[in-house]
Amino acid sequence: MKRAKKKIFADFIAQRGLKSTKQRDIILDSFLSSDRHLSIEELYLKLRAKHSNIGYATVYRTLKLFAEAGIAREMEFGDGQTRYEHVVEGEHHDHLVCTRCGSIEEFENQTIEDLQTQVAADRGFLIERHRLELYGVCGKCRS
Amino acid sequence: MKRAKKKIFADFIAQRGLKSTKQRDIILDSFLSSDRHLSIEELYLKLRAKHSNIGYATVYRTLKLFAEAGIAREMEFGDGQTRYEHVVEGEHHDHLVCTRCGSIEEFENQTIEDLQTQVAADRGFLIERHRLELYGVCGKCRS
DNA sequence: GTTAAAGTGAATTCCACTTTCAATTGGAGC
DNA sequence: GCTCCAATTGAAAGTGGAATTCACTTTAAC
Ligand SMILES: [Mn+2]
Ligand SMILES: [Mn+2]
Ligand SMILES: [Zn+2]
Ligand SMILES: [Zn+2]
Repeated sequence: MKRAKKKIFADFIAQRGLKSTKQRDIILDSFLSSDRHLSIEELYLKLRAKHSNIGYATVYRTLKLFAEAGIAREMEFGDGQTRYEHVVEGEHHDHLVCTRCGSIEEFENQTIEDLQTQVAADRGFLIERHRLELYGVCGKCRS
Repeated sequence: MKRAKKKIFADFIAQRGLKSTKQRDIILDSFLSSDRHLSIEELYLKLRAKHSNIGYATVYRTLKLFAEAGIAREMEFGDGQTRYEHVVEGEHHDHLVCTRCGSIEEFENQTIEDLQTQVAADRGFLIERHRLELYGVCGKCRS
């Protein structure tokens, strides 16, 4: 899986005439072995621990590249920080965000997805993407 | 309805020991007779046309007050601008956002709402609020 | 090895608010 | 009215995350 993502990014780099650099390798490796829903700043700080020579701008630009390559997706959960999550080929999910501890859970519900399409279709609206986030208190924080 | 909102705000102002000012009156009037989902900048520019003496900071602060008073709600649809929509007592709706013309339609679907509660409950998660936005092409832009 | 193009990162700029502060104003109490 | 003072205003400065600049470095194709 990490291998597959690396292959996708390598192909993307090649196909776009971009270059393979050690910074990109390091950032990709770190991203792939990190928690989901990481902010630029978080990944940057995580990298700084081992590689003091990687700049914020490079992390920023590289994450954008990951998104363009289709291995990452930009997200924003209302805290003013852009987050990047891992993309799993052909998989979609929405989020449950805990307003107490900040944890983010994922869920899938095909019935909801279908109803969205239905609602849109009734108005002649064609959905390209959507965003469904449930904010509240997670099980852990409730007990 | 405009009258009712004005009453709510007047009461809010009184109850909080704030003052009634002509700027607030003008801004409220303009907000109530404006399109839904207006950004601070948009309302500010609209006001400038007739009242060159109203500052951006005042519009900004007054909209925050409207939100606190419960007659407006803050929204953000991914364009980096905070928008304020009119609140209708006891009513909830979600949004269809056109990525071509920027228009914003509203919809309600109780089945989706119920399913959200269901999904959350299954994980011991208690929903406080949610956000459902469908992005795509509106009927007008498709034809 | 040469070289042109791409990449890097510290520093700077952008931008959408958000706060500060000196001057002004609303309105309660006389 | 008139006074007094807390609330309000708005120009300007500040904030923070994102985006860009620019003077080098690296890469990778000859
Ligand atoms: Mn996710
Ligand atoms: Mn709305
Ligand atoms: Zn929690
Ligand atoms: Zn449209």
